[in-house]
Formats: sequence, structure tokens, C-alpha cells
Amino acid sequence: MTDNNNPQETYDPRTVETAAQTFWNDTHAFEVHEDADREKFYCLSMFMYPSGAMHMGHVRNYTIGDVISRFQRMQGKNVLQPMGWDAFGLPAENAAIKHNTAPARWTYANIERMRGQLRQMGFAYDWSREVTTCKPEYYVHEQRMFVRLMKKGLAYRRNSVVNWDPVDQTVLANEQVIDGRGWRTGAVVQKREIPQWFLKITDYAPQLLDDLDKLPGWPDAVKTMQRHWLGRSEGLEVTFDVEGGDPLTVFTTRPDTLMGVTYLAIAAEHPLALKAADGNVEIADFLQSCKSGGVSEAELETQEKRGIATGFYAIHPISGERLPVWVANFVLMGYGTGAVMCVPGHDERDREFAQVCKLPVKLVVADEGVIDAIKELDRDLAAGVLADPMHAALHNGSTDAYDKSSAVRVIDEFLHRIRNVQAFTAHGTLVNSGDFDGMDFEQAFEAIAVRLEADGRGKRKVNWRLRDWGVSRQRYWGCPIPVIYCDDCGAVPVPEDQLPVVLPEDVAFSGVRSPIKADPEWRKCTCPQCGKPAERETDTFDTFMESSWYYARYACPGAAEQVDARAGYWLPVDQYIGGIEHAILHLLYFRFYHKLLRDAGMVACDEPARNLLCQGMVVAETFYREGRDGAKEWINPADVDVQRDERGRITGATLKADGKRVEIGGVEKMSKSKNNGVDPQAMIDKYGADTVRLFSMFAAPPDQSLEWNEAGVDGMARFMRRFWREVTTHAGQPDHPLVDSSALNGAQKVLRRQVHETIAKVSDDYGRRHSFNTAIAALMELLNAVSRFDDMSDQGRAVRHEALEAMVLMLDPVTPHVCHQLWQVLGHAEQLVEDQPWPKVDESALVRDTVTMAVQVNGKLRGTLDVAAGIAKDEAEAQARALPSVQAFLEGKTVRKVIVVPGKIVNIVVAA
RNA sequence: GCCCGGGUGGCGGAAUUGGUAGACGCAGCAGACUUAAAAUCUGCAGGCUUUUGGCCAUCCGGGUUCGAUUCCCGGCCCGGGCACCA
Repeated sequence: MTDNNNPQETYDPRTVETAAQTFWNDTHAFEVHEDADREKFYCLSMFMYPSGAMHMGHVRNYTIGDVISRFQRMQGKNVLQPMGWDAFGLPAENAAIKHNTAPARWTYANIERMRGQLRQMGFAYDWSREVTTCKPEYYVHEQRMFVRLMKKGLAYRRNSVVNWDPVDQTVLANEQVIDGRGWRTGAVVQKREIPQWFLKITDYAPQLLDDLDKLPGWPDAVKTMQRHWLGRSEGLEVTFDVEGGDPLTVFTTRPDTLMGVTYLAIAAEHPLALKAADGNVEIADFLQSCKSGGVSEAELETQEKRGIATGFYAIHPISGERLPVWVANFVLMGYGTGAVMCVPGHDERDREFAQVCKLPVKLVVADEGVIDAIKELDRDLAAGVLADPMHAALHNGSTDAYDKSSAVRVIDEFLHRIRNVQAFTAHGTLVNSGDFDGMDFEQAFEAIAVRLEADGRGKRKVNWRLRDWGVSRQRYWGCPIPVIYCDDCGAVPVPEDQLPVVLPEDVAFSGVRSPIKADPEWRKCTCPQCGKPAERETDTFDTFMESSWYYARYACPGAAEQVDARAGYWLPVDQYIGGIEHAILHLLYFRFYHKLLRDAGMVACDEPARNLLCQGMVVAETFYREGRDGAKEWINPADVDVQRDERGRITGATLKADGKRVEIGGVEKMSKSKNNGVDPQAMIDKYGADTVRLFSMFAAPPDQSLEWNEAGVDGMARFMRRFWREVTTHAGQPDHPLVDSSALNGAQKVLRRQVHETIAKVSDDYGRRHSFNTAIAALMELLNAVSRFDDMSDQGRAVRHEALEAMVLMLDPVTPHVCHQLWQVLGHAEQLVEDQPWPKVDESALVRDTVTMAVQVNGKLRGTLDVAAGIAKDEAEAQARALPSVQAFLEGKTVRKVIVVPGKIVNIVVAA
């Protein structure tokens, strides 16, 4: 049957893909230029960290970008899709140590390999715009921007705290701190303050917040996360005098609870804490103990709450009460003022700390039930039934002196709860607050603000959670920070004509100390201001610095400045695609840097990207065996056979090598540590790039996690073969006339309607919904319909031809190689399929004569009804009532109500 | 701890604006073709049941509605982020 000598009869991905890629390369098919007459579309996938080899996360991310790019080009747009390399970073240093090579060498070798893999995937990149961030021609612009920001006052230096490994004498990344210890040395990590450079992102906080509203094309989850991260809050700055010390200023969003403050807490590094420790061994020891452990917020927030009294007392600004000042490990010097007021009755963290440290709890805000109870007792008091003022009892936190009336019990329970179970943090009515009793949140906020402002002890303030961006890293493999330190002139920016400050690439790297820190010669220089001997900064930039502006550089390769006028044509990015793990940090720095470029006059728009798509992770089943010591040895899914029962349920798994049982560990993100990574290269070699692309788009919607399942890939390969066979078989048929829609029989009309319904659905799924999995499902259904359609008449062949041409065009974004070939099989000259017009929906083909309506009784489906498309409501109701399957449920019942949704549903509501 | 997501058959998922739950695919079962295998094709298929039918079913518990996978409240579990991984 099959003639293997005829290449058109058997689908061979290798030859098809090589031919298509050669055509694209030879014709520079995806190189684009500014063209004011054409609508542009800038499709950007997050660039690659050159870790060594492409992984499935890349395959997924870049396939999504490529599908959108090719689809948009088929809409006639001038589509830019670039790619580049986020080449600086920590993993290069780790690999350099492991393989005893220079980070630069490792990085460049990886880029060569991974670029080849991207080409094998057939992504439609304009390679003439490639950027590599570790090259001086890239980072010189970043250095120039930084010295300009120094002059504008937007870059500054101050002390901040880092993880210090006391054994290696080096700074550790948060990732390198495991359970409070250094990952290599196992030594308990210390907090240490060192001077570092910062960018004043906080100056841009209001814009970063407000402009989120200009991004309807960003996922709500990302915008919500960014809003919370920016953390705008309105509150009051309150100053507490301290007996024998400088006043403490705190910020609170709950001034209504001010009368409930029972203590103040300060950070271990606070000057008042240091003063208290002077001559007090116990306090000094406590402060020392706070220094151990890492600096990450997750670690700080989950550690056990500990504290110690300083012996200092603060004075309540309204009541004049003396309040103890404590050092607490949960108060951080770097954030805010390093001091907080504590209201244990109405803040859960304050309550927990008060419980541990035996500090008093005061009720100052109550809910309605408590307020009613208090009113009742007040009435009793006025009537002389009670002897003592209830407020005093509340203040002391005891109602023991009273009969346990129901009102007293309500208050008792409330007091018990906020003292021992959970603080009352909701807004309510003030009690025990003197002049402010009876006020609600807003009234109390206002009254207390007015009172404190009049006394000069308080000030209304908008506070932000966002902190300035620390850009210094004490590492080698990064962009050198262009600063010179002079004994006389201080920190001096490197003059622009002396940029770039070049990072030496040919270095010996041991891992502990940065080569430019270890080399006494590299840092030697002269002060640009006074000419005296001076030293260079040896810290490098955070790699988020490079990834914050690469998108603009793609738009103007080779520009003399960081960005030139060509970016005005391409920006903003129309579609940005990357992992949800970047929802806050990268995407916030990216937005911030864009505003820096805008304020430098280099770009015109306010935001860098109109639309954002965050794709989910790629996950896979894990398998393991336990060694004698209980340690798990993880086994790659490729080395395992899975057993199933007669219903397809998994019953067990065995190792291919020895046939013996392995344990199933559950589905997890593909990672080295769980050894469940599937190598895309092996999949490409086995199935071809088109099949790999098809599976990664079909198996899950883009924003959800995707489970790699090789049997599913087999299914996609099956689809590709069927599609190939259907098109080549059809192309072997005699010529056919054009479709004559007036001459079609019933079956021909039905197939043609499905073709045009599919065009409508696929266009919407690709373009608006980014629901690639359902688009592909619709195309699979269409292929099923075409292969069942065995009409060999002239009009039958004509309808089939229309269907197959539309399918080749619609599948092209996902499987471009095979579609490049099949377009020629269908009789077109070799050309770029993406320059063909997208198939158009023929509205007249969509018309239906009848529709199916569901018939329900009390919301339960009892039958269906095939009715004329434009049926009237009462006619639909009458037909529904007449159904025997419905009548059985109506018998002897009263019809209360009938809901008819035309063309969809009839719901008959009957009495029980 | 805090912020943001997610949870639907044996599995991945579909149901787009509150309107027939389970499209499409995988795995499975039965059959056809074949000397055989591979490949291919056809059919079946959520669970229970007294089977021309009935009941149950979208993580759990409540609520709104004629009607809830979809909206609201409370909980459980899983994932992402938490400022030096990128």
C-alpha cells in the first residue's frame, strides 16, 4: 500500500522540518523592519537564562510566543519576535567552580548550544536583533544610565543587611541559606550590614500603582499581587517620648486603636536597643542572638517570636501612660522606622508577642454584641444596680466582681478571646478610649489625627510597603557598578567617556571570592574629580538590571544610546509572555525601568507591555527508590514502565533496567533534584519539533501547569500522521471546481458549516482567548469530520479542499514545518505560509435551521427538543410540556413558573 | 506567617456572560485488518442501580437562584511569590 519512495505519502518530520527551517533561514523570513504603513505587533517571550540546555519550560514559553507571533503575522501585521540571553548570574559561578572553567566560557558555550536548540524548534525569531547581556556593548548602556541616575539623585548608597557566611567569609544569596545555615559550609548564617547601592523605586510607587489601571491586558492576579507588594496605606505617624532616650516615631494604619497600646517594640539594631544593651549583658546577648539566621522575609516571619524589655519607658501621647519598650525579633530596622506601637487586643502578632512576654492586653474596639452589653451595664450603673463603673472593670480586664448576667458573660467571652485566642482586628466601635468612646473607625482616625497634629505628636502619612531596589551584589559574574571611591571626593560616578567599566572574562575562579575583588590591580584607578589614586567599586549589578530593559534594546539593535527612535515604532510590547514566578519582582522592575527610560526621553509610552500572559509550570510524575539509609534515589520517568489495571488505573511502576518495583512520588515541577525532567532534545529527536510543539499547546491551557506525558505525545504524532495522510490523499485526487454554496447537499452543508464554525472558534481562541488547547481540539474534531466524509463528487472534493486549506493555515502557528510542506502539497508554490491571509468565516455557511433545547423540570434535565432556530417562547414551552418524558414529572403537580431561554433551555418549575 | 492562584472521570483537560457536566486527547476494554507484529480502522466507556428508567456526582460544609463547575461565606489540600535563584 504505502510507497516509501514517495516522500509525500509518509510523514517524516526530520526532512520536513529541515526543509522548512532552511527556507526560513535562506529567505531571512522573520527579519523585520520599521514600516509606518503597517500595523506592528511586538511579541516578546522572556529571554533565556543560558543554563546549559533548553528545558520544557522554555519549549512551552517560546511555543506560546511563536503561535501568537505567527498568528498575528497571518493577520497582516508587521510582527517582531526577538530572542536573547540573560547571561549574567549566579549559576554560571556555581558551574564554573564545578567544572573548573571561567563563567564567561561556560556561558558562551551554553548560548551556542541553546541557540541551536531554539532553531530546531522552528521559532520565528528575528536573530539579527539578538542581545547578550554579559557583553560590554550591552551593559555599557546600563552603566551610563546608572551614572545619570546618580546625578539625578535616583541612585544612592546606604547600609543594608545581607546573609553572611562566617566560615567562607562571603555574602550568601537567600537561595543559598537553608534552615538558617550556609549551603556549603553548614555554618549558622549571620546578618551583617554593608554599604550597598539602591535605586529609588519608591519615588515611582504612586505611578507604579496608578498605571496598573492602564493595563487591562494584564492578568488580575499579577496586578493584585503588585498592588499588595506596593502596599499603599494611609495612616498616622505617631511620636512617643521616651524617658531617658530619644523619642520613638511609629507608623500605624490603625490610629483608632491608639488608646489600646500597651507596649512599644523596636528592632534589635535600633539605637535605643544598642543603648539598652550598653552595660546589660542579658540584653546584649539577646541582640547578638537576633543576628543569627537569614534575612528573607519568609524566614523572619515564621521564626518564633522572641523579645526582651529594654528597661526604657515611652509616654503615651494622649493618656500619658508609661509604656514599656521591648526589643522584638519581628521588628526590622530596614523597614519603616524600626519601631512599632503594639496593640495586642487588636493585632494578632502583637497579641501573640504579648502572650509570650506576659504583657497586658487592652480592649479598645468592640463589636455590636459587646457594645450592647456595655450599654446594658451602663443602664444598670445609672439605675444604681451596679456599684463600680464598668469601664474600670473592662480596663482591668476583669469582671469577677460582678454577677454573671448575660451582658457580663458576653464581655467576659470577648475579653477571653482577644487575650488568649485571637485579637479582634475588625473595625468596630471604640471603648475604654476616653474622649473617643463611641466613635467608629473613620471618626476615631480623624479625631485622633487632629488631636496629635495639634500637639505636634502626630502626622497623617501615606506609607508604602515597597522598599528601594538594592542593586549591589558582592559577586563576580555581573555588570560592574561604575563608581570610583576617592578618599577626598567620596563615591564618584565613572565619567561617561570612560565607560564601559569592563568585567574581565578570562579569570581563574575558585568560587569564594570574586576575581575582581581578589585582584588588587583591577580596582586601582584615579579619581575623575581630583586625579588622586582611587579605587573602583568591585560589586556588580543585580541581574534584574539587565532584564529590565532588554525589550527596548531589541527594538533598536546597535543604537549608540541605550534606546533610539526606532523603539518609538515598536514599543510598547504588544504581548509579553513568561512564567508567573516573575509576577512581582521582574515585572515591577521592568515597569519601573521603562519609566526611567521615559523620563530620560528615550521612550514615549508609560508602560512597557500592553498584554501579559503568564504560563504555568511544566510538571511530571516522579519515581524513586529508598536506599538503605532511607534517602530517596529519584528515577527519571524515561527509565520507568507503568502498570495499569483493566480500567486504566495506575497500579504500580517498575524500572526498565531490572523490572523491579519503584515507588511513585507524585507529580512535581520538573527539576534536577527530583530527576523528573524530560529532555526536549530527546523528544525532538524522536517525534520532531511540530509534535512537541503541538503537545505542549494541547495538553493544558497556557496559564495552568502542564503535565508531560509521553503517551500523550504519541497521540499528537498520530494526529500529525492522519493530517498528513488526509492532505496528501486529497491532493492525489482529480481537480475539483470551486465550492458552489447553492449546489451543496445536506452532508456537504454540514461539513462546510463545521469548517466555518471552526475558523470562527480558532480565530477567537488564538487571538482573544489564548486558549490554544481548545483551538487544537476543534481542529482535531474537524479532521475527524473530514476523514468520515467520503463524498468523492465534484462539490464533495471542493468542500474537502476548502476544509483542508483552512486547516493547514490554522495549524500553521502551532505546527509550522508540516504546514509549510502541506501548503505546497495543496498546490501552492513554496512560500511563507504566514504571509497568506487568514481564512475568513463565511457567515452564510453558519446558518442553522434547527437548534437543540434542553428541557428541565425543577432544574433537572428531563429531555431535549429539536426546534426551529427562531422559535417563539410560548411555542417552545408548549412543545416542552408535550414531551412524554416531561409529562411524567408534571402529572398531578401544579406548574408554578416556566423559564424559557430562547434556543437554550426550558425549565418548568412545579410545586413539590 | 503574609500576598496571589488552583482543586471536574483511571489521567490531561472542556463547558467563553449563571443555562444539557465530562468536548478533544491519553490510558483502558471489545472488535476488524494481518501468518504475526507494528501501523491503521470501527465501537464502548463518570459512579451506583431493581436498566425503555431512576438516583448520585465538578475538594468539604453552608448560602443566593427557577437553575451553580461558574456568584457569596467558612474550611481543607496543592502550587507560585516574599525583595541576593532567574
